[in-house]
Order: sequence, then C-alpha cells, then structure tokens
Amino acid sequence: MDRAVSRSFQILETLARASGPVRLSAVAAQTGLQKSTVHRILGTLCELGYAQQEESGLYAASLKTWELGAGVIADLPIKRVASGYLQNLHRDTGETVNLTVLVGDDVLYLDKIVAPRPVRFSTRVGSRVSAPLTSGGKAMLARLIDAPERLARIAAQRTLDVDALLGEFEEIRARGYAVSGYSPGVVSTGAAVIGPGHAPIAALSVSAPRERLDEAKSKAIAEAVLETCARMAEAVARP
Amino acid sequence: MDRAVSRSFQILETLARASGPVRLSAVAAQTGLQKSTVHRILGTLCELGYAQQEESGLYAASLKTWELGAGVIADLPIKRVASGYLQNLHRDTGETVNLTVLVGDDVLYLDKIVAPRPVRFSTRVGSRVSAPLTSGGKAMLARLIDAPERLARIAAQRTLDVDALLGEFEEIRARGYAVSGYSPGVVSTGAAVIGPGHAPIAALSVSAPRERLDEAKSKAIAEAVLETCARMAEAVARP
DNA sequence: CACGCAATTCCGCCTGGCGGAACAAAGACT
DNA sequence: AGTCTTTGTTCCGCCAGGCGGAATTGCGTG
Repeated sequence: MDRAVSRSFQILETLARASGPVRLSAVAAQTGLQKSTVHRILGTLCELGYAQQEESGLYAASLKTWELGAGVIADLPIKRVASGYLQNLHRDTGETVNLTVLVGDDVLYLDKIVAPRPVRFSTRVGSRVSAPLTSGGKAMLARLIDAPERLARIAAQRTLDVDALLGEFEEIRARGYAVSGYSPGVVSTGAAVIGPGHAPIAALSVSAPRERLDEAKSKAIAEAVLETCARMAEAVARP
Repeated sequence: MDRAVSRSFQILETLARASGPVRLSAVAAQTGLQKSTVHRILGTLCELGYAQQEESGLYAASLKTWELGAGVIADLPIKRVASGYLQNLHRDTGETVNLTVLVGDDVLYLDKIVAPRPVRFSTRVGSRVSAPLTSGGKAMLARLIDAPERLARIAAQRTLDVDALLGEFEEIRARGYAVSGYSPGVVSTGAAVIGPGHAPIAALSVSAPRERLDEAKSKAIAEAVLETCARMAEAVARP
C-alpha cells in the first residue's frame, strides 16, 4: 500500500469536498499529516494539474480532477441512455428528477434535473445517501434477494426499523415503486430500472414538495416513473 | 515530485480514459511502467476504492473517482446557476445545448443537454477541444485582451489561420455571438457569459445539423443564445 | 514595530517504493 | 493432449526518494 499515493488521494479528497479554496494548514489538520508532507504532495498535485494554488496561497482541486471523473462515467451504459429518459420524466412531471445507482449500502446520485421551482433540501449530484432513506434506494433494495442481510448490516450503523422496511418492500415489489420523505416536506417517488439478469442497475425518482401534490398528481407521477423505468430497461437491454 | 503519486494518477487516467475494463499489461504498456509497479499501485488504488478489479482480472476506474470529480464542480458558481439556463435554451431552441469553460487553450465541456434527435458527431461532457475550433471558444477568446498572443501560441501547435480569426473576432465582438462548423454538417452558435470583471467565465452554445436550419431558425437561435447568456451573467453577478 | 501564524525550505534518517526475475495460471495454437 | 505464449502475481535486495522535525521566510494584524 503505497503511502504517498494513499495520502495524495486523502489530500485531493479534502480539497474536492471543501467548498472553495482551503489553506495548507487546514489540509494538514484535517488529514492529520505533517505540514511539510502536505506541502510536498500538494506541490506534485499542482504540477500534475489536479490542484491549483491561488495567488493568495490557498489550494483548490482543479477541473482536471473533474475531467478524470467524467471519463469514468462517460462509457457507463446506464448514464448514456438515461439522459433522454430523465428529460422525458422531467417534462411529464414538471418536478425534480434524479438518477441514482446502488453503491455498497448507499445510493449515489448520478444525475438530476431540477424543477424551475426547486425543492429546498436537495441532494447534490455526486453525493451519497444511505439507501433505505431514499425512494430509489428502497426500490432497488426491494428487488435484491439479500435485502434482509443488507438491511441488518445497515441497521448496525444507523437506527433503522428493519421489520417495517421488509414489510414495505413487499408492497414495493407489488406496485413497482417506492415512496420516501426523508427530507422534510419533500415526497420522493422512485422505481428501479431492471437490467438484463433481473438485477436493479439504477433507479429513477421524482422529488416534489408536499404542498404541490394532490392524490391525482401523486398517481400520475408514480405512473410516469414506472413507465419511464420500463422503457429505459428495454433500452439498456438492447444496445 | 513524488514519483509514486505521479504514477498513480497516470495509471488512473489511463483507466478512466479507456472505454471498459483494461488488462494490467495494457496499462503497463500504455504508461511505460514496469508491470510489478503497475500491479502494486493498482492494488493501492483498489484498496482506496478508486479502482476495481473484475472477476476476470481486468481493472477499471470506479465511481468513487467520479465522486471525487463531482465534488470539485459542485461548488463552482457557474455550474450551479447554469443548469436552469441550459434547460431554458434547450426548450427554446429544441436543439443540443452546451456549457463550456476556457481552460488553458482548450474549451472544456462542462454540461450539455442533447436534442431528441441528436447530432452525429457529438462532444462528450468532460472532453476538451482546442478553443478556436468551437463557437463557444471563439466567443470567449474574442473577449480577451491577449487573444492575439493566445492564437499565436495555439497556431504553433496546429494549423490555424490567425489573421482570419482575428478578423472574425471583430465581427464576434460586434454581434455578440460566434458560429462554428468544425464537426461536418453541424453548425454551432455560441456566446460568452461575461462575469463581474468583464472576463468571459463560460460560454453557452447550440449545435444543430445544418439541414434543420434555415435563416429564420438560425437567427432565432442566435438571439436565444445571446439573451440567455445575458441573463446568466446577471445571475452570476448577484448571488 | 513587534508579534503570530502560515507557507516554504532544509536536511539527515531510513523506510517504502522500485524493478528485474522467477512463478503460477490461463488460453491459444498445432 | 501437449506445448508455447501471454498475463497476473509474488519475491527480494538495493537504495533513491519520501518523511518529518526544525529552522526560515513572508504576510497580515494588533
């Protein structure tokens, strides 16, 4: 395990996570590394173009870091197809729509289209949330045979009503979509995109503030999500 | 300059750029590194979660790499505002719209919304193209005082008609937008978003296949681009 | 002007990265 | 089936390069 490599990513991560440029000593403090070590590695990162030093001396991750990441997602089959379906879903519902995948026990937000009047507590593209807290995450988990084990593992780390969730999963499998409201005042409706091999490969979800929803609109959204997921699954199956 | 750090990014870059998983020996060949070195560093990258090894033995960059990049763009003022304006521009024109920034002498594609019937030769989000080849790039360059020097520098590396471009820049400054057709059969119309400080901070452009364009539509697109850029500049100025 | 904090540089110690080579495993070709 | 090739992995001795404590410089502040 190359120590310098590990440290360089530790440092780049703190830069990327920070909002705005950050001082050298802050990086050192946050990573627990020696200032001189951080200085040297930041020097190399700057030389390589992954970080930049402002005139003020502060450091920031550069767009080259973003480019690197953009490269890995570019040839992800899901992402290539999804964009069009996301647009359709957004057009049909008029609300904020999300594309997520399951990564470990979390849901990772791959893409989103925000509504003209966006919801307040909005997740960022590139952020992770514990899967059972989100509609898309629940929709995907419900389609996995090892869902009980997964829930048990997750419950070991955060309070979670496993039995209630397992019951909810039955319901989700029956009607095809999941509902969640972990952000206050926001209702999310999500469904899984089933890949060839019957495994959920992604989820689409629609998030709307509760006050914009009545029964009819909720139903319309649920149907739109289901319909779009089905179409997208087809598109993924035959390239 | 930490050698291991530099090498680890070299390796991760080749993984990210590749389409699909890649074999260890291919990485070694492409980077010119020793197999054992690549193996060790790849091991580290896997441990850190930035790369993954498939059952078949092939290696690929992981979504964590994408997450890292997503973090740096998340708090970029331009990107935060742009999304809505991109959507508007797409709705108003019905064509593929792009958001680019100038990085060095290249234009970097930050975001795009593709038309239902997309153009054939489409640039990828996260890719770079030499600035003077694109409409957005020309629109931004035309607003820079050191444009002549920049063009001269770029011309040293690729064939470029500097004088013609400088003339074109006059025109671009006069009417506000630039036109380009470096992809065969595709016409792009772009304009710069001027930040506080009178420097171009980004560009919006619309790409459409020539056969879908008549004079009226071209004019409408140019106006929509100009209008949207102006509004976006306002939005960036006052947070 | 003096103080304090942050960035940078220095330098000797020594660890951890390096790469050639050997080994194992999986195909490919005859 | 047997051989040959190629690829992934492991081993190990050498020593360059990374490490970090401390000293120095530079900047902004009271």
